[in-house]
Amino acid sequence: MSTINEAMALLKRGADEIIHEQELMTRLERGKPLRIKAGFDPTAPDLHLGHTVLINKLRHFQDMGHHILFLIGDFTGLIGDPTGRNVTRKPLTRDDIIANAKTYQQQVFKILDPDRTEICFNSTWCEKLGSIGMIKLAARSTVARMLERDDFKKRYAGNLPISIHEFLYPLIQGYDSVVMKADVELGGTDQKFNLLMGRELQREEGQEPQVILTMPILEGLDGVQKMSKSLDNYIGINDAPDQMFGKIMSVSDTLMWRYYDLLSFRSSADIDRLKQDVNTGANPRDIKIQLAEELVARFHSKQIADAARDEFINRFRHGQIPEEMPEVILTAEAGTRDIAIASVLKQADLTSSTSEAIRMISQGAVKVDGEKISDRDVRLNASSSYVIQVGKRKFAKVTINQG
RNA sequence: GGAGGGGUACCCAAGCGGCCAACGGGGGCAGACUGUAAAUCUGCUGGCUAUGCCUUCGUAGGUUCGAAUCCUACCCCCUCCA
Repeated sequence: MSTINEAMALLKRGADEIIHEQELMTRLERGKPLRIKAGFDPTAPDLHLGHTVLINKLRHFQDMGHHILFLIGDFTGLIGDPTGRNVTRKPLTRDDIIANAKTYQQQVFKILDPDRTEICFNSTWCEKLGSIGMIKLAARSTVARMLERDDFKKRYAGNLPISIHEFLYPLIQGYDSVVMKADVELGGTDQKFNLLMGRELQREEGQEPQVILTMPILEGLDGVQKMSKSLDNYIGINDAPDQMFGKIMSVSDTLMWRYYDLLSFRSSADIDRLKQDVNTGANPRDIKIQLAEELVARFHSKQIADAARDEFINRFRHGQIPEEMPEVILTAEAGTRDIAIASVLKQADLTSSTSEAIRMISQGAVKVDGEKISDRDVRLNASSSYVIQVGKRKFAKVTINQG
């Protein structure tokens, strides 16, 4: 009994909502492995920490011996989850989907155990539905019911378009649960409506409705908007160690606690202790370093994480230039022996255009071999190498050959 | 099907014949201060072989010495009525 309570405590950690806790408890008590479903879009195989909030929760279930069903929504991908952005998507080819699925696995298995994870594609059963099956499915719900969904409600109220096919998304997601005989489905809080649809359809099919567990949406680096690739406020799980470390260090102190709660594997008691430390005078920066170490170690390794930390401290606290940086070899134009600084910056990809390079120079953001450049007419001589820095973060080692 | 409103830079949004590479805000970038935190202050935010030149205000034409601004056609979005 106490083990059930312990299990519940772990499963509840960080969760936004469980519908219903009692049902989950009942199923856990049966002692049989549960079928845990979570669906993912096939179009964005670049996972970031936002996705891992959910995957970590899957991991909790997996660690307790439950069966993980990792669903790739290749069929629903044709619809695109209704978000209002509503860009018509190019249909993915079979090859695209297979490639994306591979990328998914390579990333997801940094957290989940591949031997105990079943990967499914909903096209397997959805394509068999055909138009008749689709109409029957559509008959299971009503427009009024659909308009209860927050996103639809808002768009309807705001006179924004809602395409008919978007109504199919929740229905198909629910149908997936029927076919998969899911005991529990996980999703972000924004998925609640879709998850509930699974319960309804299962009930109609005479199945015991799945328990749903929603996880909060992780905020991105800006601390306001949700973490997403398109907003470029994400920490990718394939990010290079130094980059990952740095991004974590750049989050605000407030956001750090949010990340601790949702991303760290430390116990709640541990985290409370850290908060206490800060309240009694510890520098939040040092607590943040611990978080960065933990996460970099998870996606790379302990040694790499330690190296990333040392590198970070050297570079930003002691102002040293990084040990490794991109090396670029340029060649002066035929017959010339130097290149204008602005041109070098652009060619070394330190700025996106020479105009931007000139702006950076006039703002005092450019250093060559540690020396600030303030004159845009400076030229760098050939047959020599330079360490060039733009802003705090961008470095390159540039070698110029004679033309 | 009918009537009306609108498409301007990453987003919102002014401008409605020359002073417009285009006000203002957001976002972003850079500098100062720091802990690559927050807050604050300052500057920048189309490109280039760069005190000049080229391209950009839904698309394609036209009028004009000169167009984001006027005209024509087309495309797209929204609202109301049916």
